[in-house]
Amino acid sequence: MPLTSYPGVVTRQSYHHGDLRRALLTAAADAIADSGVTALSMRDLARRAGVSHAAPAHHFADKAGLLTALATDGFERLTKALATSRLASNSLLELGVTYLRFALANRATFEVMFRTDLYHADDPELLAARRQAADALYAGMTDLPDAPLAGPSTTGPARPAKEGTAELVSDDVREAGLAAWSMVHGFATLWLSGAFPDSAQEDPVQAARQILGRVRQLGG
Amino acid sequence: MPLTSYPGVVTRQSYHHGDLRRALLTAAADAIADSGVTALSMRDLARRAGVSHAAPAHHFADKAGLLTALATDGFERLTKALATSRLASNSLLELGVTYLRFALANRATFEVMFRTDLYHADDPELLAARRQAADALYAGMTDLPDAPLAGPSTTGPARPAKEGTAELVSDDVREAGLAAWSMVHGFATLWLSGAFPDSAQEDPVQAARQILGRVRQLGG
DNA sequence: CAGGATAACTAGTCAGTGGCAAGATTCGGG
DNA sequence: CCCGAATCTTGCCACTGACTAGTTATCCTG
Repeated sequence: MPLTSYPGVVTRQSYHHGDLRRALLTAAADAIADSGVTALSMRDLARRAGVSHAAPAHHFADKAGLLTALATDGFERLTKALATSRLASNSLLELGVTYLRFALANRATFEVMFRTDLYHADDPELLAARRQAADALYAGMTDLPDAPLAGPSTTGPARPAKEGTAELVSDDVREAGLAAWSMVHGFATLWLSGAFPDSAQEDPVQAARQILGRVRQLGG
Repeated sequence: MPLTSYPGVVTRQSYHHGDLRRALLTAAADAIADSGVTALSMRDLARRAGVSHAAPAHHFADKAGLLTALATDGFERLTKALATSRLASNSLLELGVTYLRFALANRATFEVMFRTDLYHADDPELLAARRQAADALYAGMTDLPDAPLAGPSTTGPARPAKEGTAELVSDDVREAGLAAWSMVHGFATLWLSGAFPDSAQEDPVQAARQILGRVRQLGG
């Protein structure tokens, strides 16, 4: 019986796993969520998936490669969430709330996304995904009610798009966006790390809404 | 010749190192700064210090123990820096700048400080140091020019000090502090991780000053 | 000024990990 | 149908963190 079982894992019947790549990614997110990235082990992920310890190497070049894929997937999902939020509310404050919600709901992935020493930071797919997330973030500013350059969202690929992401927005709006991004990102990070004295009691989304409202041009 | 040399390390003459604990901590900070925490190796630190691979165990229980000490030292130095800043400028905005300057100047230590999965988060010394840093942060708010409860800094040990740190300040000032802390922490984190599109060009302190000025009750 | 307790360090060992190589099994396009 | 390619397995190696036992220096007490 070469196919050893693992608690909580359905013993695989066929020689091929079927969707090992996805299984490893979700297993990694789970493992990180309750044990931290430091304790993450490739071999443990393989055991959870019910495959041999060398199987993951065929889907990810190395450990950093797996985390690169995890981070890339995270940026892509964040982009989608931000785009959805922008369509729904047209508010930069709500965009920040969406950002926080994503961080809270995807704790493990979020932590990996912003720890560049964990993955291959020069991976083209990752860079593209991160770029898109930043674009989705800055794109929300052009639609701000009080944004000077507010206009229809031109997110088509025909856009020139030089190196700096958002050259269409004014410096003022850009600065407000930087402020909001920094604030909500810091809040999420500090909250997740338990740095706030009484983080267990309050509602994070509520608190984030309050402090985001203190950013000029976001207040309402 | 049992005492093997190491590039950049003065070969030790006596059997005892003298100040191995400090040497390991500084070596750790250096190693993390240019290779990341993930690549940090106890044995490598021992080699850098010119001692055997088991020597560090006498000063730190385990790897997490060393990082606990590093984080504790970081919180203590941050506390000192914040206190100094408060005496100098009496401005919450400048307090934030000091926070950022500390993060930039102590990149490796700063990263460790807010990654609780890396060290023993329940260590009493660490908790005390972190608490003091939070106190130093919130203490600055009581001295704010426009703070409702501004008064002489009562940092004596005679203070009751329940679990929540700063019960003396009003909710409004407390919220402004939370906003500023989140913002400057997020800015530092994003900057250090290279998340900003053009982080290499601009001056981080200058940018931080601008966005901190957008927090209501902090602006000029 | 002993001399025993103690702190600091060394050497050896072990399980676990990441990564590599070579072989086995299955799938899929000609 | 069959051969190439993708997937997975077994085996191996260097390295790491942690543990144990033994060695050397220091300190402190009588």
